[in-house]
Amino acid sequence: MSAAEKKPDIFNERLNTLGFRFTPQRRRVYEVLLGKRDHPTADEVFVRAKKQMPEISHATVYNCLDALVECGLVRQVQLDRGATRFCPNMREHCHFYCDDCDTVFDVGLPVKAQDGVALPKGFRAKRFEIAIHGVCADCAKKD
Amino acid sequence: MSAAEKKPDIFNERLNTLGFRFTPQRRRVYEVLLGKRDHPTADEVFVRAKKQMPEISHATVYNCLDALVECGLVRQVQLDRGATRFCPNMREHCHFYCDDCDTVFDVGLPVKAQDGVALPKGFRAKRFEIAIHGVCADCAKKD
DNA sequence: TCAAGATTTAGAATAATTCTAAAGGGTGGC
DNA sequence: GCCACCCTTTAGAATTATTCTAAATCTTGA
Repeated sequence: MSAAEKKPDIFNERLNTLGFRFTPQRRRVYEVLLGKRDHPTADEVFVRAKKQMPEISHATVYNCLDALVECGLVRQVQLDRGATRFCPNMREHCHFYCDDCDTVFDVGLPVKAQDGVALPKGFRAKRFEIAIHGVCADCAKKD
Repeated sequence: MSAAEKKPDIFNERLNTLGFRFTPQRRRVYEVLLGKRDHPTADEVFVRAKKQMPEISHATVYNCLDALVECGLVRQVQLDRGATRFCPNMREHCHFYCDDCDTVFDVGLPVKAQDGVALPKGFRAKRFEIAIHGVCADCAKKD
């Protein structure tokens, strides 16, 4: 085990509290997401993870992503008909998707998301996902 | 042409203004969505459309759904890793997804969605999609 | 040290969506 | 009304995304 893997950190703690095991694959997948915050798809994570861990398999990447989502280290982002994307920014924010260049931007949320919504009686909300579709500044200039 | 198809209505108008042609397939797909507002997937729409139009093909349903989305008669809803769902309710609202029973509910939005969000300079928003994940009243009772 | 259970692996299987090429159909110009 | 053009539909193949399977490996606690 490397020094980084030995000392308990948020990564390790979160996995443990929910009964998940620490594994090098899960750490690698998490590092990939932290390394380039461009909201990659599972397949893009797979390609990046493979560079430093050539034996890692496709199914493992899905498994790891699911585990990270379940223990609250990563968010799943559903933006269009294409593949699901993943995001390690757990602060409250929403996603801006540029329909022109397919880029995803994190956008802050000054107001608490749930304030605008009146749920029917008895409904319990666990999480809010806000997606904004439009054109980013660069693409708007080009038009 | 049936009487219903002859007289111009919102369906016909919307298609025409964007250069789409009126077709019986497109009408049928729209009727399916209006008929049972349970946020079906493309495949579910296909199955329902087939009942009254057995020759309709899978690709046509995708084509029709895309056309209806483009001319603003239908919304696409992305909720989880599964298939895209479709919704003919164009009033401002958001979607509540029950993680237990996989049902989708339309929820009103008293506050304008964009009020809570500060977009970076130059960004132009076209539409907001708000998804709430949680447990519906019925499932909450069962727990 | 061992057993139990979690995790990884490769590859097959399934699901969702898009593509392709040929046929059909409507519309405007003549 | 006829023709050419272009949009649309069709069946089925192809592609993409995700899940499943069974065997091997690893971790942990008794």
